[in-house]
Amino acid sequence: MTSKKSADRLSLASSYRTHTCGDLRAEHVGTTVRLSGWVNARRDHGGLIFIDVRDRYGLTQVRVDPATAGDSFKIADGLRSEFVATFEGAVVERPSGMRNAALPTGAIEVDVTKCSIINPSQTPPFEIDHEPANLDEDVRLRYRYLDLRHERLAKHMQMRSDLMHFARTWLRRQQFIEIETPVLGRETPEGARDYVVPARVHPGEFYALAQSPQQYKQLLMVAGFDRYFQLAKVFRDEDPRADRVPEHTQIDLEMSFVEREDVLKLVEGLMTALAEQFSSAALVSTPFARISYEEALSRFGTDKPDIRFGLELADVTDQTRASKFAVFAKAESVQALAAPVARFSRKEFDTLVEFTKQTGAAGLAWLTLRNNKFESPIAKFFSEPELKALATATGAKDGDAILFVADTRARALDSLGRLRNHLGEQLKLKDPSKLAFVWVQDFPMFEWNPQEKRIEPMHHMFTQPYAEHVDLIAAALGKKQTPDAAVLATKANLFDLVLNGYELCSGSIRIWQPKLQRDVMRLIGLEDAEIDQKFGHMLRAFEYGAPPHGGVGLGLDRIIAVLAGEPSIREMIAFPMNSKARDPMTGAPSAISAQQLKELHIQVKKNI
RNA sequence: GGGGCAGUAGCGCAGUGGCCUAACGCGCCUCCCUGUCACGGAGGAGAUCGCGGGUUCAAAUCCCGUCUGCCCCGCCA
Repeated sequence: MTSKKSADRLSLASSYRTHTCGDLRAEHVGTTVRLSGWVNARRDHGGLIFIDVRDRYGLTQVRVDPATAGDSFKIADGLRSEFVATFEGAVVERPSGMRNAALPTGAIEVDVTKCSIINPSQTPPFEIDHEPANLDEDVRLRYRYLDLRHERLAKHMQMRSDLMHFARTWLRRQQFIEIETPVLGRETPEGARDYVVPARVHPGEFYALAQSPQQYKQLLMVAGFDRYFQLAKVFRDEDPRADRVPEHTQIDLEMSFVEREDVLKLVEGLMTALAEQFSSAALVSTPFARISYEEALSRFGTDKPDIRFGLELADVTDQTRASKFAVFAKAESVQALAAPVARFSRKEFDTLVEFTKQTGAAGLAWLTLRNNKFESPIAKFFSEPELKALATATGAKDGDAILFVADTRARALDSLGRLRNHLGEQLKLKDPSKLAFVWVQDFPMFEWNPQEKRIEPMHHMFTQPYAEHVDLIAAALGKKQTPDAAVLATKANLFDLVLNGYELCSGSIRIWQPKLQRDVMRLIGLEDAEIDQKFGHMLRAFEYGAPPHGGVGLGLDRIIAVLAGEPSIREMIAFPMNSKARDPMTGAPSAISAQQLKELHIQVKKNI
């Protein structure tokens, strides 16, 4: 340490290396250096060997010439892919014409005088120097420590680290305090299935892994930490998907003395900063677009719309009500969208029909418009003015096809919304150079669960209903659980942030009034005894001066994936589980010993 | 819980009743090569065709079962 300044950032030099594999430039020519790293590639020319040495920082070509390397030439001859080795020698300028512009270190090479093998390597199960296409994910996960050597994944890990650091710094600058909350908590009666952990010291009792820091962060508001955040691991025991894993990370935050606008502004600030810092794609609009839940459903058929492209839905129930086509005339709702696919073959339309059926709808009808002529298996059911009216309603232009789904309104919208997404993909309408943020708000407070025949909170039961709807809740108390239109009309002060069709963030203004909180719990069917037992701590806390508060949880893995343009969040996680919630590398989950089971007071029964 | 698809050499894949003694690319091994950087050239090794059973003169191929994985629906406040 030669100066105070250098103490801030210690050198990476050690007895193994004077420089990293990304350090050396033309200015180092003439110095003697030592590099250690992995053999990325070895090109043997018989009398001359080139080796690319790799570490996290880059790639440097070393040159092993028997004239300068002496006895070390033999050692270099025995090097193979992924051996860990040390090379010593002089940095020399490469002959003109032999420079590699693609490599930051490409102007120089190291003329090796001495090399040694630190640790040999088995032949890796897949190539490391370039990433093979279509590698089976299970193979990758089994050798994740090798997969992570691939440049793409290594970059993702760096980006993740940078983004987490950036978010922390940004939030701390806005006066947020980072507080950790327990991972081991109590089971939650609402929401996702809990991951359960037996409590050894309390026979027959269990912890649940946190699904969210929700309750703790609200209690932190009561405690007076008016701006809290945490990069929190959360756990949900539901079947995984490409964009869903059993454990993920949230940027969790909560604010006191705020209204919705304050929270939106804060999140917009953070997301804009992250997008500018970590993506080259352009924001479609600042401030972010905002639409209501109802508008999102009716225009896009989903509450997480990708607004980078059109193909908006139109309700044509009125236009088809009187038609001779019984399927349309009888349906509760007919939804349609116009897409530039009139040129599609019968087979291509059949594929769309098949796709639609898989979404749960009865079917898909289509109508092409070419040279001012309508063509379709169903065209005969409509008069010319009726056809024109359909074109007007859907905004269909020449060269478009109008696609119809007739069903219940909810199913027709959902089905056509998925088809819209599918077409957006197929027609390459999803511009990867755009970041289209949109806030979806005015969600219903409750929804009807037809399976369990009960009212459930749409988001969670701590969400504040709009003030003008509070009376609806009080009025519904004590009544039998029915799909009561009035209660279901209650709107919640809830907002989701959607980016390019992915829900990145969900938040709300919370209930801080103990009576209202208890009423909401009662309304969704919880008995007072259960409320006191499971949520007594929240209600009690609210009685000690709870400030008005609200916040959000942002899906960190998803944010990074979208900004990096990766479709699967597993690409952004160092050691993810596979799609069956297993880790093929460690074998988790696994059976435990009889001794462990005994300590935990647990008996495992097979084939229950 | 349900549906679809897949499993053939270390990796990616072809082969859908007999010309299969299982092809091809990458990787691997041996030899040659002093300016390569996806080095090149010559030669070579490597596969109980996921597993079990059945049909057949004959099975990678057909049937039944089973295991594993991927995608989707349900589920995911």
